This record gives sequence, structure tokens and C-alpha cells, in this order.
Amino acid sequence: MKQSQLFTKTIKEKPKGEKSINAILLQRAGFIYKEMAGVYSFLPLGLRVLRKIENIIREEMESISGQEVFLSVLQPKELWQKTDRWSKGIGKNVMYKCKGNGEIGLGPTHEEMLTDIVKNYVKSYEDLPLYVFQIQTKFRKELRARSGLLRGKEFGMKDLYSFHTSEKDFKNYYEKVKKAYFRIFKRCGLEVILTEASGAGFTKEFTHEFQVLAKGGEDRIIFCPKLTSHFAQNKEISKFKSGNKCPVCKKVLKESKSIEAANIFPLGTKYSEAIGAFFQDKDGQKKPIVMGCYGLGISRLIGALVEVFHDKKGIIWPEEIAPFRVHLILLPAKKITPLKKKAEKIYFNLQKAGINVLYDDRKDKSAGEKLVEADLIGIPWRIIVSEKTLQKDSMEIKKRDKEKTKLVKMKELCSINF
RNA sequence: CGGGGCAUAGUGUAAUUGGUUAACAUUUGCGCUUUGGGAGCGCACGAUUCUGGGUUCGAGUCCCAGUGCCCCGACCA
Repeated sequence: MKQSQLFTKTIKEKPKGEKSINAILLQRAGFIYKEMAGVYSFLPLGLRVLRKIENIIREEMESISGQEVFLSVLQPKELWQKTDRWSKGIGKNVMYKCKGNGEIGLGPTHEEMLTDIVKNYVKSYEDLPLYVFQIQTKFRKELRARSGLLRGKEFGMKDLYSFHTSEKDFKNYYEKVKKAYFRIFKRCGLEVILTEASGAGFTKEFTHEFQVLAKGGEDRIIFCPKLTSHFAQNKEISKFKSGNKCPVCKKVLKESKSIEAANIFPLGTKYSEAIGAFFQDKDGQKKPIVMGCYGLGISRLIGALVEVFHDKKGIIWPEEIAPFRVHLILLPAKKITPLKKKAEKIYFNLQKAGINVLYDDRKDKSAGEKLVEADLIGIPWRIIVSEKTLQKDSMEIKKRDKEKTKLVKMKELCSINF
């Protein structure tokens, strides 16, 4: 994409009142636009990041046999009343009033709806197991939306639900999802800590959260620093404290602020029984479907990534999820035409090779401004074409997170592993 | 929902503590000069000072109410 066509612009000053790093940088660089507290619109750059994460998630969900759906945001009150979650807060939290329909829930989650759909198709043990996911906007009445994308009233989420004939079958799949989640976060460049958390009313056992260590986070976890995922607990439920010995390896436990990027938990038969989702088993018995639920906050994940990957100058996107792979910058010069020709050739060749390029072809922008903006936006590879580089018949290549630059000839361009 | 802070051109700030034409920077537009880290000079555009009441000869400034934003706490299926 040519940057001259990108309608967003970077902002020099930090947005008034903002303290959260992700809120400041994402707004300054033009990824998101704040509509109100906890509600953000995604602009071209932000949407590209969102889509890349979504695609990774899609691939990994499909690799564990997930089938994608897109359920409605507006949800009938009656379903929520069946599980007693309308009056107890959830349904009441966010609500839409529509003439002729009375009150309609604005989906904060989709257990009720999906279970209701599934019960119409699943009749026999032969129809199970079943794994269904969606990528959707959720609405929640947060009493205090805060920290940019980390806690919103409206946010993007992937929610996967699994349906099983038995607890044992559920547990097998639960472990598969754990592995898939680790793959997702790894591809996003993030280290996560699998953390035990409370059952939140669904189960007496632990549930699991995928926590990202970050100063800007609002959770606190107790964890063993030896192996990031062999022992960690949310501080809310942990009997251990920082300085205690790890129950697994006796190393000294640490405490840190963190961001909950995902959580997974058993639902048992709570929803299937309430909604009436039963199947007939091999033995002829009618049984409630055993369910599991697996959430991953996509917009929050973007916030978490910025909290983790930034420096004084701006964002440093991990390669797989950066809005573009390469930021090609044409610096101003007296004789711009030969430089421009060269830059456009590079632009063309990279795109032909399937590499996303943001090409800063803007006129009337100083070298300083272009460079500062590039650092703020945080695209992983930077290529500069200038008078300096043209004299040596080459271009300058630099990684966003490194200081070193390297001169490369046009011929060598294809051999670089962007 | 409790506590604290803030609200002034698109953006970020100022305004002698109640005094008259609301200032500066930036952005935007035009012109000239610059050209490797948010460049310089000049000109121009841009404001019902969050909203509604009140006090006063006079309110951006004081008082009351509301709304919004940020932070702390509670809550977070």
C-alpha cells in the first residue's frame, strides 16, 4: 500500500488523559480510534493486525477440527432466562430495546445460543464430539473500562465451544486446545504462562488462563520462573506467595502483573441441561451433552502485544502479525526521479514476491518525519531509498528492533528472508 | 458503584487567580528556502472555553447540577 493513500495520520502528542501504553501508541500511530471509554474503531493499520491474528487463530482452530460459525449479536431474552443468566446480571448488563421485540440481549458470550442451535442437530452419540468456534464482537457492561484495548465494553473475541459424550472425551480435547493456544501465541510472538484460575462458578476444579507478563496488566499471578508453564496460579486463588518455593521444583516463586489473553474451562452439563441439549448414547440412554468453553480476546491481544513490544519510539510488531512486513521509505532529494523509480521497482518486486509493503511515497515530508513515523508504526523491516543509497546503487535495510543497518543491492533483495 | 483528578481551535497546552480583542505550539492551506531522525521564514484558515442553571457591572476563571474522559478500589459470568 502506498502511504500517500493511507487516510490516517500519526499524532505527535499523546492523547489527553491516556496513561496506558497501548492506548497511547495505537492511537498515535493511527491503528485505532477511540469512540468512547472502552470502545474503539479499528482503522486500516489496526484492522490489518486484527485480520492477521484472526487468520492464525482460524488455522489453529481448524487444525483441531473446529468449525467456524458466525452467530447473531442480538440474542433472545428467553434463552438467557432458561439458564437464569438474564435476571442475574449478564443479560441485564447490555441490552438493546427494539420495538415489537421488547428487550433483546446484546451478546456478551454465546453458550446459550450455540447450545440451542446444536440441540437441533445433535441427537445421537454418533453426532459427537463437535467443535464450533466463531470470531465475533462481544459486548459487556464493564463498570470501569480501562487501559485501552485491555478492558473494553465492546471487544473482539474468538470463542470455541466443544460438545462431548463424556467427561473423559472432554478432557482429551481440553488438552488439545491448550496446545493449539500455545501455537497461536507463539505465532503471535508472545510468551504466555498457563495459569490456574478459579472455576468462576462453572466448576470446582481449576480453569486455565493464558497470561502474558506485562506491567500494564491488571491481573496478578504467582509463577515459577524456571519453566514458564509448569506452575502458575492467579493470585486470586493462590495459596502461594512470591518468595515461596515452587511446589513442583522448589525454585523461588515470583509474582508479576499480567494480562489474561485467553481462558479455557469446563462447562459440564450446566448449559446442555438448562437448554435441553441431550443425545442418545450407545446404551440407549438419554444424556446431557458435556461441554467446554475456550475464549481468546483478540482485540485485547493486540493491546497486550503493544504493552510487551514497544520502545521509546513506538511499537515493535512481531513479524507474523505486523500490519505490513516491510516499510519502504523514499527519502526526499533534489533529484527525486531516479530515486522514485528505484523505490517503485523495489515496491513492485516485493509485492510480486508476496510480501506486504507499506511504501512511504509521500512528497513534502521531511526525512526526519518519515523515519520517526516509521518507528512509531513499528513495521518489522525498514528499507530506505535515498541519495546516499543510490550512490552505492543499493538500499538500506534495518530491522525495527535492531540498531544495525545494512546496504543491499537490488539483485540481493530476493535473497533476503523477510 | 465508592474515592481522586481533568474538561479551552483537529491535536497538545496557556490565560496575572474575576477584568475587557482567549494566547502559544502543532496540524491544515499558500509562497520561498531546506532535504538522513517529527526542518526554517512569512501569510492565512481554525473556538458558542463540555452542557444547563446561578452569583457579578463583568465569568475560561467563582457556586450548584449534569455529562464525558483518565487513574485507584469494588465488580469482571
